[in-house]
Amino acid sequence: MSESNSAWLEALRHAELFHNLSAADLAKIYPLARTRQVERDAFFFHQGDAADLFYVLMAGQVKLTQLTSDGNQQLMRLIQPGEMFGGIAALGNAAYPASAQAAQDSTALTWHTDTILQLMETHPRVALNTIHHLAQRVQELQQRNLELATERVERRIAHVLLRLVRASGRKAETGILIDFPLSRQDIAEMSGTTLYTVSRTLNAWQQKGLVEIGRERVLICNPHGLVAIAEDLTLPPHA
Amino acid sequence: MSESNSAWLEALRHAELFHNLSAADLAKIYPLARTRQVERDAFFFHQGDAADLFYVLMAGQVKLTQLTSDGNQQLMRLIQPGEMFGGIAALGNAAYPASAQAAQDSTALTWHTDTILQLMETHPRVALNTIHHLAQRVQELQQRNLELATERVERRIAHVLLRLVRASGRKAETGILIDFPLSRQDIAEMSGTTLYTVSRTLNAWQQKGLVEIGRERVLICNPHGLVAIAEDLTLPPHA
DNA sequence: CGAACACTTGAACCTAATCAATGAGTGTGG
DNA sequence: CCACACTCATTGATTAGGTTCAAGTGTTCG
Repeated sequence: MSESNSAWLEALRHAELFHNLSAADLAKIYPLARTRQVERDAFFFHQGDAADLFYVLMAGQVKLTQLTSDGNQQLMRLIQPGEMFGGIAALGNAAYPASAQAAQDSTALTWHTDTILQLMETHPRVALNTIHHLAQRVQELQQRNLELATERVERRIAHVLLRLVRASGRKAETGILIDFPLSRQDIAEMSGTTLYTVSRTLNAWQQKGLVEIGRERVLICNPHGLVAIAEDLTLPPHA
Repeated sequence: MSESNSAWLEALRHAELFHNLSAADLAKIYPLARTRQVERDAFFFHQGDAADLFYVLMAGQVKLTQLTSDGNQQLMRLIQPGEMFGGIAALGNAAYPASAQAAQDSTALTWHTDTILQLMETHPRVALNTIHHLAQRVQELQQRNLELATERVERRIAHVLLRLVRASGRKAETGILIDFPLSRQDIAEMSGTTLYTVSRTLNAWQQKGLVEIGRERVLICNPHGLVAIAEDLTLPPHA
């Protein structure tokens, strides 16, 4: 495994958490991690588990979902390689506030929370990177809050798709493909609506040529048009 | 002003940002701050302003509000003495994502963002405190997100009131008073609904003896009953 | 005392949830 | 390789929860 070993060391350098760290520091930090592999649909951790590990995804894709007391679910975040997860609990709380399920066979590096906290004291860079990341998270969450509180369903769905494009968009022939297998239910959970409304909305958009949809697949053909919906740019009626 | 000078130095020790700092460090950090006073209804900063200052409230109360492109508003956070604000922008972004308006005559200490970032490098404790604070913020925001996405209005309002109780509750004769002048409109903005629905809901609750309401005033008489609504504990019908 | 502001209440309307039934795509095992 | 089961998705009908609009009632303050 020495091959993937050095490859991951290189990948770590690009992880948000370890930006601008010296090679020497990285070489010290890397051995403190353990590798954890998980198959498609299996869980890294469940909501409510004691939060003792801090994760950085190396390969695969992970869904972070939160469950309400009354059985409702929300899809909170999609994790791509290089991103950290399980951090909120590790840095503050005792238990994970969400579940992490692999959308593909996935591999992550893990550190004990104690280890991470120590690292932050000895390497201010790591702490600052974390702060930067958290500040961004807070801002994005506030944005979503505002949307959920004030916007109509259609605009919320548009915002969700645009966010997905930014996070996991992959250029394709006729547009930008969302490179993540998402059911209508998943999109509904991210937009705070039902799968029925998502289905209707996406079909309406397909009629207008904005998107092209399939089973667990969304291709954005006209991003500009979606932005217009998201930002409520009332198109001037061509009288 | 030497009197209030030392008083504030003492107050700083209790600010979340400076927990567990030595008196010596605090004595070094304090002189780097400038004092900023603002009258009731005036603004510390407006949404979109260049974010060069980092605030810690010393006296008074501050409302943080965010404006949508279509003129809608949301009341995001109520700041009490000892809390920091304006930090997200200072730590990540270039512009404040919200406006900070004084609900009472207020005084805050301010640091330049550069100064704060430097402090974090030299004093890991400050960075860790910030991380802790941000992690909590993220978690609370996720909670609110979940509520907005999945819960009915009545439960959302209940959650908002309970959160207010936790943040600014003051024991009174017949219950717990929310120690912040909030109009129905304000509560509506925090719950993602309209002032009409808030008015109706609060009146219904008053009928049931759960709360006692007045002009910009809410007194919670039966917190337990509110929790039951918030958590949807379907009371067993006394057949 | 009058004006501005916060709040209440009723009625009409509408968005989106809910319920129900059907259709399409995927995978598995005989 | 086809049939069956399963999951995902579409679509129509109905309904309810909440918004919106409109009118009117307190309260506070200059």
